[in-house]
Amino acid sequence: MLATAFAPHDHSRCIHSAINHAQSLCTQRGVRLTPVRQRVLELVWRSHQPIGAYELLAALTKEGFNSAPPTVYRALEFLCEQGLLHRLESINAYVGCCSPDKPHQGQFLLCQKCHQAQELESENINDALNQSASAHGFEIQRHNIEIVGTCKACLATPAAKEPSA
Amino acid sequence: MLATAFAPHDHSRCIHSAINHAQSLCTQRGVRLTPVRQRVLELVWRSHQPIGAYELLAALTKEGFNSAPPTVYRALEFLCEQGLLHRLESINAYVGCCSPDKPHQGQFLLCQKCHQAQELESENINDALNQSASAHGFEIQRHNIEIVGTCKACLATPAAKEPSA
DNA sequence: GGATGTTATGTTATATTATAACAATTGTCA
DNA sequence: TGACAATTGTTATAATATAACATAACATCC
Repeated sequence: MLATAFAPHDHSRCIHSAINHAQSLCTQRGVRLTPVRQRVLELVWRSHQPIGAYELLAALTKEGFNSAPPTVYRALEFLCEQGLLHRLESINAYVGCCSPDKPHQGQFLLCQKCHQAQELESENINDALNQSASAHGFEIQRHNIEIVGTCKACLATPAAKEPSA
Repeated sequence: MLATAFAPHDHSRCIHSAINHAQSLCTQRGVRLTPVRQRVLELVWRSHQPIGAYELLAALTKEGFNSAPPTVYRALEFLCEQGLLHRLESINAYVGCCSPDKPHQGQFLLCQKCHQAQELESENINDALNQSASAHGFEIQRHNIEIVGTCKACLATPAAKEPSA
């Protein structure tokens, strides 16, 4: 996955790649990507804008899926456990993971203008975190990095801009 | 403020220092540290464990302050705006800021055992974030870094441990 | 001091986000 | 096919947060 969230791109490829990836990973791991789980994954991948649980719930309802909050939260929990999604803590929303096969922690750029999220996988950030933690004798289990600001595309177009995908 | 959250220390000094600091900053800035605001600040500073809005609300009620959710949320909003508190997004809780006079963003070590939070001010982390952001043409406005794991003191004592302050 | 605008707080109601608890169904596999 | 495990359905409610409007406190100008 390239760093494309903030740039125009053929988003259908993101979706297909994510679903294919998820299917093969789940098969490998012997876990079930059930219809509701797959549909939630597809809905999250509809765009690079993180989406909330209740927005997903509304979409599922519209499609005739049974839908009550636990349905969605269970699917989200499963998908996060499998590393297929990340949860953005500061906005209570979920976004597709760009490289679900390598275990890693969330690092995100969040554009407050187009509301899209770009995942980072920066070794420099990891190194800096590890260094700070070990200086305090602290053992890291996971981390959540959310960087809020304005993306390149939105900086270039001062007027209101629609998300590119 | 030293990196003392995870180590035994005279916590009353943390509290006094925080309140004194807050009073002088508010005076300097021409904003009002009203009784409810100051009391919320003191309550947050009772320990290095981040505290939630409804727990603060219960404490205020017990003390005879008028208390409804907006009371607490307004005080928290004011204190965060003034840089006197930080909000920990992943746990919906608040913790006192260690250096409210220098504007900065939150970087935290969160111990999942003693539930205390240690604020970091790592130039390395800042540099790594800035570097990643600028590589994407992204302009940072704020960030939230939450590193979850086990602190030195809890690593040293495998049995359940009470917070040191 | 009193009129006036501004800031802060009180109060009620409700929106938003998330989970508990238990029942029913589906999948797995001996 | 029976028995167990995993998943989903369903109802209710917990936990977190804000909207909206009323009242009170403070500031300041005349």
